[in-house]
Amino acid sequence: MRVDVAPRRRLEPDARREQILSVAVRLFGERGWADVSTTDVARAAGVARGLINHYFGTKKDLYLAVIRVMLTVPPDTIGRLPDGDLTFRAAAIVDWFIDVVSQHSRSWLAAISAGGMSGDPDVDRVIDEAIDVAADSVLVAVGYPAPDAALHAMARSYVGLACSTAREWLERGVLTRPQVHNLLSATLLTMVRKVFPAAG
Amino acid sequence: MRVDVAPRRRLEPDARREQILSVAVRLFGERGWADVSTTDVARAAGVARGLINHYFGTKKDLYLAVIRVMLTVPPDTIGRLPDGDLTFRAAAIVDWFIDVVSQHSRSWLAAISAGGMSGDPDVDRVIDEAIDVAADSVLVAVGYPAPDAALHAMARSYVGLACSTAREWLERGVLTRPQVHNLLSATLLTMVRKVFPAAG
DNA sequence: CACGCTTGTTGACACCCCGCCAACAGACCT
DNA sequence: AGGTCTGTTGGCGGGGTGTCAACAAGCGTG
Repeated sequence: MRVDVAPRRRLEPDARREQILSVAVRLFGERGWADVSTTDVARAAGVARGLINHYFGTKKDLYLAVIRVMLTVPPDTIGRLPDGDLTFRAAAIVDWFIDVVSQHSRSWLAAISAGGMSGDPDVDRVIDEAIDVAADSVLVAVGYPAPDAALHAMARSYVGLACSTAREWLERGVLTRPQVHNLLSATLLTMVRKVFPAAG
Repeated sequence: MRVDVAPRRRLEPDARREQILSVAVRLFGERGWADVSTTDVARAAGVARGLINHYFGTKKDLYLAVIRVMLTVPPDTIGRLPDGDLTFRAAAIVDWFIDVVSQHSRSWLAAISAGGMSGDPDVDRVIDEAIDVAADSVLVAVGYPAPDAALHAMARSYVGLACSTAREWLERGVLTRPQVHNLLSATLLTMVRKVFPAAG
């Protein structure tokens, strides 16, 4: 008895790389680092395992590419920051963050919590960059387009709050979206009014 | 040429278990889950690898014991919560948290970020319990000894903010302790005054 | 159409790590 | 010393990963 095996097909390198990457994104979004083997990715992609190493190098390199995709925010969702007073702008950026996270919550939260591989320098660097992007957005929204190091660090801390709050909402299901919005808005306003001035 | 090998010594099970555990705590505190093999632990403990499985079962079981140790707060540091008005008590609990984290910062931050294995249900459960302990302490300090689920979740979110802020301070070195204290105090007061009432 | 070349693709080899378990040997008792 | 208990060891089997020479699909050329 022979299993049906798809005939060997040649693809353009870009197409093949993209195909493997999309499969890997799906698998790493469902399970964690340790529970996804390169054999799994290869089988799901209908490809020999060695081909993954050929295109991505190490399994960790593949994972880096995956979380880079997961953490990439679709550019059209940024930039729509309205004018208005501070309270209004803070509410807008909080809404933006909640939208981004909740839209592709599964993969986003999986990636931001390093889905089983935080501690690795390269992985942490990719996550740090994503946090920087979010922190910059927050700072721009509240009127600090060119902050110093301390303010930037505080904005990063705030993103940490936003992430942990989103986890309570999306994974544990114990907060509602209005509650999340209220918490993040109030704390953001406090940071801008009470904490930032003492650190500039 | 023969390498010097220590003679085989028999230890009491508790002593041997403790010895292996302390070695594992050190190694997992320095490096992450993937970078520490049971062979490393065995060699550092001067012991056969099989003995680790005998005492702890799986490598993951050993890791669970390790992070349990890392996240255990020395009991004498709790309970000393002074009376006073809300501002005073909030400052006290923030100081307590900063002390706990900064004292054994390396292992604590390594464990709370799951040093390379978040996503695993058992590991996450241990971390969740540690967050619960910290959240309960915060809630008691600010006068909510028996909160409902939403308030508890918000306190957990706040612990997430505290952790991310501590990381900016201890690992990235870009915030000072007074800045950390100011940020955590102000946001905690805001949560108690503005966010908690809307969710009770 | 036949042939050869480029290069995407494969399969197997070597290595490491992990869980398991039967055999070994230190410590203690008689 | 001999015997027993049990802490301890070393090797086996299974699985995952990186590497690399060999294979073959698609295309150009005579």
